[in-house]
Amino acid sequence: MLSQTAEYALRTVLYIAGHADEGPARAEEMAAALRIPRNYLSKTLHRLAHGGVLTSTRGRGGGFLLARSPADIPLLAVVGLFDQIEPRRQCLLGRPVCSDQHACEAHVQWKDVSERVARFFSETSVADLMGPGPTRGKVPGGARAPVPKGATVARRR
Amino acid sequence: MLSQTAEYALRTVLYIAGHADEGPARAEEMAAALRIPRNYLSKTLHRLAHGGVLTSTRGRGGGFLLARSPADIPLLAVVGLFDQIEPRRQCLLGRPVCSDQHACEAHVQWKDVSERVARFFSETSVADLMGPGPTRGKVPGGARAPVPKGATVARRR
DNA sequence: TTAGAATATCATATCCTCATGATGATGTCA
DNA sequence: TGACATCATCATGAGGATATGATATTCTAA
Repeated sequence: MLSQTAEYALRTVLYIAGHADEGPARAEEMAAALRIPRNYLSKTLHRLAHGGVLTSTRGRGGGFLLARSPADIPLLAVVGLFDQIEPRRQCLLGRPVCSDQHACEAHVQWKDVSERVARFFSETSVADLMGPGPTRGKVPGGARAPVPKGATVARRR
Repeated sequence: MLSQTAEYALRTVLYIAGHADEGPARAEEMAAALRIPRNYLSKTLHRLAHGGVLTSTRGRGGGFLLARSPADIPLLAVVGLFDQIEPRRQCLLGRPVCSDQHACEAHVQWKDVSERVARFFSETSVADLMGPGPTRGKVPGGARAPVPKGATVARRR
């Protein structure tokens, strides 16, 4: 259902969300904790930062933080950076025309199913997936380590 | 949603079903009609024959036929030979344990969605996808070209 | 028995995903 | 200023999905 990379990304975002009260999460630390190859994760993290999901900070005390509160990050924002979730083809068969025209009952049902999948990813937020950890649900921004200065927010080149 | 190969397989099966009254469908003919690479399709067809979806006949007058009536072939029988449809992971994150234990509402929803997808593929048949073609729905076995003798039904090696 | 029709299979080639190792760039802190 | 921590990036490669071309095999029909 999800590519390896997208799953990595989701697990990583969950990790960062769950450890937000400890300040920025380091790539090294997450790679070890989540059993994800170090350098591969690095690239995935970078893509998440570019995509506006994370902010990154270099140097001592640096690492990755969520760019928004977990409740404001739909799963699609994470997964969509790696996999194509939106149903590009309404028709199961990739036929260009077909679809709902000749009233094919099966197509209607397929449309329903595929829309449900898409809706799940766009309506479920990161907060919805967070287990009973130290920080749960929204992060009120109170008792957290301060964000270092040069934080990168969806930098553009 | 579906791999290229699985989509080819589905379109091919649909083609064979729609042309059942013309006798066995030849690989060459289908490759041209469906714009699928000839030899690649050949392998896909072979896999479908091994999987019990098609029967193949060599030599003059040979080609491919459905092994059963279209209504008796769920889409899963076709697609499942190429893609993994059944939700191997109940947990979206690939966590081994997690899942429904700590009552995570999102997981319940995900389970619902993924089961719907699986159900669609197992409950929808090839006949359900057939358009208004020459042969529609079940093939009553009446006015058809006779099946040549040495037809291969899910040959095993 | 032989020619031809058609599938079956083999040997490659290309591209993408996933992965690894090494190095560069940039920030903090003493 | 210099040491160090940390992210950013490059070069490379294994493996699978997709694809192509050539050849082998098997069957029918005359």
